[in-house]
Amino acid sequence: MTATKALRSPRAKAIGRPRTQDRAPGETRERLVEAAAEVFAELGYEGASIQSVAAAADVTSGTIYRHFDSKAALLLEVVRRAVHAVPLVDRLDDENCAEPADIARLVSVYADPSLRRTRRLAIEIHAAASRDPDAREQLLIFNKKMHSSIARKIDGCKRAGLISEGLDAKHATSLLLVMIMGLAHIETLEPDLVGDRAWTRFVESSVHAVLEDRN
Amino acid sequence: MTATKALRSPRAKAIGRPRTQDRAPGETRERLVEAAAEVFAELGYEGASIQSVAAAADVTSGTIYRHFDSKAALLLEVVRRAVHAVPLVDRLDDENCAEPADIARLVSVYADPSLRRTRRLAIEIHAAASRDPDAREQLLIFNKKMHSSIARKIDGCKRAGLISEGLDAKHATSLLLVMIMGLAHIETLEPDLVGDRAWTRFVESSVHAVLEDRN
Amino acid sequence: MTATKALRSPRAKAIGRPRTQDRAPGETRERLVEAAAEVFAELGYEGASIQSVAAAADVTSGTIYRHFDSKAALLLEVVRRAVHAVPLVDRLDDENCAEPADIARLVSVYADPSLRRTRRLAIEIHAAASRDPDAREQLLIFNKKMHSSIARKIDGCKRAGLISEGLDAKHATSLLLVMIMGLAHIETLEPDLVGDRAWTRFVESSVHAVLEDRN
Amino acid sequence: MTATKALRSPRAKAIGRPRTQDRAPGETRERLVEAAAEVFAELGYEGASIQSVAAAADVTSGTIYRHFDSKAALLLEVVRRAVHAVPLVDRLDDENCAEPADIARLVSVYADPSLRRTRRLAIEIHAAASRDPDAREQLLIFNKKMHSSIARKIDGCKRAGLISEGLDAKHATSLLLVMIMGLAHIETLEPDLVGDRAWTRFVESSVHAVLEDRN
DNA sequence: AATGAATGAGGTTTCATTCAT
DNA sequence: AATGAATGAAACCTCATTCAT
Repeated sequence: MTATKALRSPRAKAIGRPRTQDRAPGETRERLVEAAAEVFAELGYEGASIQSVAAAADVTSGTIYRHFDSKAALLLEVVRRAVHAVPLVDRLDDENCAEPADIARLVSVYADPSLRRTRRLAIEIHAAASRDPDAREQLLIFNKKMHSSIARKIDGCKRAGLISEGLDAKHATSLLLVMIMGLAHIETLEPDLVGDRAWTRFVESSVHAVLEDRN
Repeated sequence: MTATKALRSPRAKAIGRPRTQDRAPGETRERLVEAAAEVFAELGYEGASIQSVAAAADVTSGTIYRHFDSKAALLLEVVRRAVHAVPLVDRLDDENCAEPADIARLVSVYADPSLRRTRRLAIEIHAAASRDPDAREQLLIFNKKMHSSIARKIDGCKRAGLISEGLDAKHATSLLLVMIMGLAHIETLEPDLVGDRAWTRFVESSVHAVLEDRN
Repeated sequence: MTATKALRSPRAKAIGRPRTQDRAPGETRERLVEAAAEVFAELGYEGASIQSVAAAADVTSGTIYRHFDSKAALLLEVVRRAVHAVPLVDRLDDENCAEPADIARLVSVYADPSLRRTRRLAIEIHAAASRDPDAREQLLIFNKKMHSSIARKIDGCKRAGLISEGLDAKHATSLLLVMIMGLAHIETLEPDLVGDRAWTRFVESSVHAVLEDRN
Repeated sequence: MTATKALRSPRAKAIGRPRTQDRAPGETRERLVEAAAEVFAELGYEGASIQSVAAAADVTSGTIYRHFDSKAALLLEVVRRAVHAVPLVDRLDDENCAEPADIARLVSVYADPSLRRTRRLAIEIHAAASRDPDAREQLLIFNKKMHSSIARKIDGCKRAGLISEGLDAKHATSLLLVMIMGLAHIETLEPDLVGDRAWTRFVESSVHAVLEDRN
C-alpha cells in the first residue's frame, strides 16, 4: 500500500572522473602505500579509516579499491614495504667487515627521535600479525631475514676474534630483536628518553655486554 | 487474538531486571574488569565489542554502563587493575634482600607461556596509551612506580656489593623495562622461543651482563 | 607530518534509544517481516535497501540486525512466511471432498487483482532461489509441499470418479504450478487481463481441460 | 630516481586506444549486446556489473558508454534483441500451414535444457519491465507481436478445421504465453523436470487439451 | 542493579559513470 | 573507437550508547 514510487535506476546520476591531475602510471599505488603507512602509524590500523587514507593520498575512497582488494590487503602491502625499508637492515650484508659497535648502533638507532613513525608502524604491524595470518606470515619472513642478517654479522665478528666463540649467536640475535621491539614502545614507556644521548650510549654498551662471553 | 489471555500466561513479563543471580555487591564490577581484560587481551580493544565483554561477564551490555561511563573508561580501569597485578612487581618492595638473579627472573618471567595474556594486554595498554591521554597518564604512573621499584632493588644489590656502584641504575632499569616490553612481542617475533628453557636462561644471563659494571 | 589530531574515541557521542514507542515483545520482528514482504514485492530484493525496509517498519536500520543476521536472512524469513500464507494452500488438506472446480479456482485465483503483491513476491522468491542456496532449499520444500497437496486433491477426485484414472497426477500438478507461476507475470505479460472475469473463467476451463483424460 | 630515464623507455606510453583488435565497424556493439545477454541471464541485471559485462565482451567499461547511454539502456537493447530472437516465433508467420502440434511444440520447447539462458533472460526482462517503463514498453510491444502471431496460427488451424471455431483464440493465446512464462521458472519450480521427455509430452498434450473446444 | 531492544553515526566496500589520453 | 584510472554516492552492516521496564 505504501507507494508506487519512482522505482527507476537507483544510482540515477553518477559522478564520473572530475578532479583529474594526471599522475604518472603506478604513482597512485605508491602514494597510497606511503599515505597508508603514515596514517596507520599515526592512528593505528583500526583507528584509520579508508577515507582518511584516501584523503592523505589525495584520492577518493574508491580509488583505493582499484589498487587493493581490501583494507587488510593495503596493510599487508605496507608491511611488505616497511619490511624492506627498515634502516640499516638492507645494508647489513653489504659490509663484509663488521664490528660489535655496528651491531650496537643497529639496535640503538631505534631509539632515535627520527624513527618515531617506524616505531609506531612496527607495533602496528605486530598487532596486525596477531590477528591476520597473512600479515603474520609476512612478518615472520621478515623476522627470519633480519635474524639471519644479524646472526651472520655476529658470526663475522666471531671469525674476526671480536666476539667470543662461546656466545650463542641465535639467542643473542633474538635478544637484540626483542630489545628493538621494546624500544618501539619507548614513547609510552619512557618518553623522556627519546633522543637522550646518554641513554643511547647506555643501550649500545648494553648490547656490547650482551655480546660478551659468559658461561 | 482477542480475549482469554492474561490468565496463567506462562512466562508473563520477566523482563526488566530478571536474572538476578544474587551477586555480591561490587562483584559485578569486578567480573566486568576481569572479563574486559580477558576479551581485550584476546581481541584487542578495537576488536572487542561492548557486547562481547558483557557476554564474557555474563551480563548484558546495558549493565556495563551502570558501572562505567564508556568503553574507554572500562579500558582505563583494566589498565589500572593490570598495573597492580603484574607478577612479582607487587612483591618487589617486600623483600628487603634481593639478588641480581631475582631481577633477572623478573624479566625472564615475561617469556613464560603462562603469561601470554599479560603480554597481549601489555601491548594493548601501550596502544591505548598512544591514543588516549588518560590511559597514557595511568601507564606513566605505573611505569614510574615499576621503574622506582626495580631501581630500588638494584640499589639494594649495590649496597650488598652484588652490583658495581658504577652502574647507572636508572638507565639499567629502563633497559630492563624495554626488554620486558620487547618480550611482550615474543609470539609474533619468535614464536618458537615461547617456553624454551634455554632461551629463558639466555635472557637471564643477559640481564646479569647488563647489570655488570662497564666503563 | 600530517597531524597529531584528536585521536580520541572515534564514535565520540552516541545516540542511544530515543524514539521509544514500547511495542509488544516479538511485535517488532513481525512488523519487520511484514514490511520486508511489502518492500521486497514493491521494489524487488535488490532494489530494496535495508533502510527502506526499516523505514517501512518504522524502525531504524540497526534494529533489523537485532532480529536478522543479514538482508538475505530477512528475505529467507519472508520466503518462509510467504510459503505458509499462500491463499487456499493451507486449507487444501482440510477439505476432504474436493471437486475439479476447486482445483481450477486454486489456479485462477492467482490472476486476481488483490494478489498483485503475492505475484510479485513469488517472482522475487524464485529470483532469490536462483542465487541463494538457502532460499532455494526453502522454496523447494514449499514446492514439494504444495505439489503433494494438489496431487492428493487430484487423487481424491479420481477416487470420487470426477477425474479419469488415466491422468498423470504428478505431471498434471506440475503443470498447474507452472500455470500459477506464469500467472505471476500477468502484469507484465498481459496487463489488461488482470481482473478480467472472462479470462478467469477461461483459465478455469483450461484447468478442467488439462485434468481431463487423454491418450 | 632522477635522470637518465625517458630514453628507450620499454613500453613507453601505449595507453589511450591501444589494443585495437581490428574489429569490424559495429561489431563491438554486437558483442556487447551478446555479452550483456549472457551476463544478465547468468547473474541477473542487478547482480551484473558494467565491468563484468565489459570483461565478457573483452572490452573495458568505458567502451560500453560509447555505445550505450546507461546500464538501463544496455538492458533495453538486450530486451529488444531477445524479443526478435525467441525460438520459432520469427518463423511463425512464414509457414502458412500450421498444425496444433506445432503450437504445442512452441510451448514445450521452453522446457528444453538448451534454453536455460532464454528462460533466465525472460525472467530478467519481466523483472526489468516491472521497474522500468521503457523496458515495459518494449516488452509489451513484443508480447503483442507474439500474441498476434500465435493467434493467427490458431486462426489458421481453425480455418483448416483442426481447431474448433468455438475456441476463444485470444484467451487461448494468453494462456499459452502464461504457460511459457511459467516454464521459465522450471529450474526453481521443479528442477527434476528439466529435460524430462515424458514431461515435455505431457506439456504438449496439455496444450492440445487447451486448444480443444469446450462450452 | 539489571535488562535488552532500539538507535544512528560511521565503517568498509561496490559500482555506474566520466574523461584525458 | 577504445582505454582504464578515478570518482563519489549509496549499499550493507557494526556497535557504543541510551532508556523504559
